[in-house]
Amino acid sequence: MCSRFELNADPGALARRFGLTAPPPWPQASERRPTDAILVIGADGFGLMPWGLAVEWQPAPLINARAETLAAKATFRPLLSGGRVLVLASAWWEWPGRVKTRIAPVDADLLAFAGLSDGRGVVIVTCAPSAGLAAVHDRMPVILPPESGAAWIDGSKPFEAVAPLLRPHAGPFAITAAPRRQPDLFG
DNA sequence: CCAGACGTTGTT
DNA sequence: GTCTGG
DNA sequence: CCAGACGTTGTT
DNA sequence: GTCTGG
Repeated sequence: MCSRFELNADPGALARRFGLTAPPPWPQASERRPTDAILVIGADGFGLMPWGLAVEWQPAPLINARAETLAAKATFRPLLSGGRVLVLASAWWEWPGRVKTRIAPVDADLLAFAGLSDGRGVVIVTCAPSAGLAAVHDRMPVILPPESGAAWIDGSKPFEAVAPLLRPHAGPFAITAAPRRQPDLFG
């Protein structure tokens, strides 16, 4: 996964579901790419934050972090207690066979991805794919079910206590190829 | 991911 | 810049 | 201490 | 080189 996702939802409904104190700031477009502002909820509040964690040793920011190795990576270790956040989404895309393919939950309008933030940027945590998505891609974002979101962002819980949440979400997911743009007038 | 565009004025 | 491996 | 890695996905 | 579309 995950060089692109979508946030297409009603801000008021989102605020109610996540108990926000006010309607959240909203990205300008639903489709989100690395470096775009994305909606993040953490223990200290919510807001827009650039997608990607800046590192000094390469020009492009890191956008993903493997769940399996988080605790072993010096880059992510400092974020494991105080930097756990939710990244709000409604779907994400993969490119099996280079065909843009949308993956969205069948039974929900919103997804909460597990994220890690240093206060300046965010990475999305990835895991192995669920059975239903294995044919699409070999990774997927960690999706936290509604009952797990609060625990993930609770910095008073040690990372070891929430690490078991970082597992593939079974779905079900709707997998749909993006329609090709209509040939315009005159082809 | 890769491929393809990346611009404007004035318009059918 | 900071961490890890040797 | 110094040298080299440091991240992920997808791939040369 | 970087952005956009699929």
